[in-house]
Order: sequence, then C-alpha cells, then structure tokens
Amino acid sequence: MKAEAQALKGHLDVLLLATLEDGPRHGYAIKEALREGSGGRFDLPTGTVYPALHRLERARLITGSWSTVDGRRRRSYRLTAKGSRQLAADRGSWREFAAAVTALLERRPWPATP
Amino acid sequence: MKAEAQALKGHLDVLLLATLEDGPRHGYAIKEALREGSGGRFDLPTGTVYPALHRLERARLITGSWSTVDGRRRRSYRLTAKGSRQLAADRGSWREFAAAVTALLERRPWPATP
DNA sequence: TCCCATAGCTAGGATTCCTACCTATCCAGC
DNA sequence: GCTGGATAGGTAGGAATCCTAGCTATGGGA
Repeated sequence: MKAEAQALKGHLDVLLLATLEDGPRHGYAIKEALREGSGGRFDLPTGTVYPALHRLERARLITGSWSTVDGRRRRSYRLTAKGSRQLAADRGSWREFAAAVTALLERRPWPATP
Repeated sequence: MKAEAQALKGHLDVLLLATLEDGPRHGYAIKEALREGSGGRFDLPTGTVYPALHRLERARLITGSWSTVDGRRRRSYRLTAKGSRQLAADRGSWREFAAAVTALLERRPWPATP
C-alpha cells in the first residue's frame, strides 16, 4: 500500500454528502468538487467515488436519477431528508473527532484551552 | 455495525505514537492515556490496542520490552528514531487532512481564510 | 487520427478496527 | 473465604472501507 493512500479513512461519506448540500450534482462533478474544494488533496479514483455513492443511495441518504447531457449519460444525485440529517450529525461528529485528535497530538489538556 | 463504531478511521497509529512521546508506556497505560486525553471519547477495546502495538513494533516504529511489576507482566514500549520521524510526519499529515476536511465541511474557500 | 477529459461501472485485494473470547494477578467489599 | 472489578496481556474472525486495475463510451482539440 502506498504511504499516502487510504487518505480518507472513513470520512468519505460526510464529504460526499456535503458536496450535495448546495443542490444536485452527478458523480463526476462530485469527484471534481472534492478535488477542487480540497486544493487537490482529495483526488479520488472513480473506484472510490462510485461505489460510495451507491452505498449512500442504498442507505437512502441520497437519491439518483438518470439524464443525458451532450450525449453523455449522467446520474444526478441529491440529498434526501435523511441525508440532510445525517450530514448535520456527521458534521458534529467530525468536529468532536478532530478536536479530540488534535488535543492528543498537540498535547493540550482536555477539554478546552485558552 | 454500530453507528459510532470505527471511530478512529485510520488515525490510530499516530495517536499511539503520540502517547509515547513523553517516554515509555506499557499497553494498558497507552489505552488509558488515550481515553483520558480525549475526554473519554477514545475508549478503545484491547482488541484494537494490542494488535495495533504489535503492528507498530513489526514496523519498527516502537520497541517493546517485558518487565514484571507487582506480579503483573508488562510490555513497555518506547518510540524508535524511525517512530519519532513517523510521528512528526503524521502530525503534519493530520493537520493537512483536518484542514482539508474542515474546509469542505464548512465550505470555506481553499486554501485559507481570514 | 489519436488522445484527453468527461461519464459511468465492477471485481477483488489490502488494511483496519471491532466483537468476542481467553488467561492471570491484585485488592476491596461482603 | 469468596467474588468482582481493575489491571495486564493476548488471539481469531468478521465487517467495513478504500484502492488498484480493469472495462465501456462520447465529444472535442491537437
């Protein structure tokens, strides 16, 4: 395994949901949004993105619909109500998680610092 | 799978290394340090901690030695030079990773904001 | 004409973390 | 004396996730 691989480590779902917060996007556009929104850091292979979208759809967090634009078929996804709630919850979880890891790595006392 | 499980998502190694930065600790003490240092958030099962320590030892990031204290056998671990370097690198990776995820979730423009 | 960007997909492997289980000692409470 | 919890170590196996590697197909620019 490459050293820098496995970069997402379980946080992919919340990122995918977040890209849909402003409105529907198709898979490839989601992938591009993550790449651009992260300064190139999250340049995910399609073998990561598409299965993850299918997983979110099975979980009813997003719904997809087919369309054709310029001769290319697209599957456009949007957040469901459940997905919206999940996104809000996951954002909170991320903040707590990041705070806890940072506290341990920066060796600050828990819970808060000046 | 429980909703809140898989809490560490690939960041366990850097946390384990960080607990050894102040000096040697044995496995159980490492587990306790993570629990206390995270305000109880990272209360890891031993089935997570011990195999991870063995993994780090195999990778020569830490070295362990047996001792007996109060009739209990302990395996005390300390950082190797390689482990120290890895910790420094992983800290940097964490900062970048956390910044990228936060930027996407808080929808701040990349790379920086006031 | 050929290649790149766009757009979608799957199979299988590697890794990681957790659940569930095990042994054993020391000490406090009953 | 006995029991249970905290301390201390461990393993086996499963579930989940992400990546690699491969595939099809269209449109447009060099």
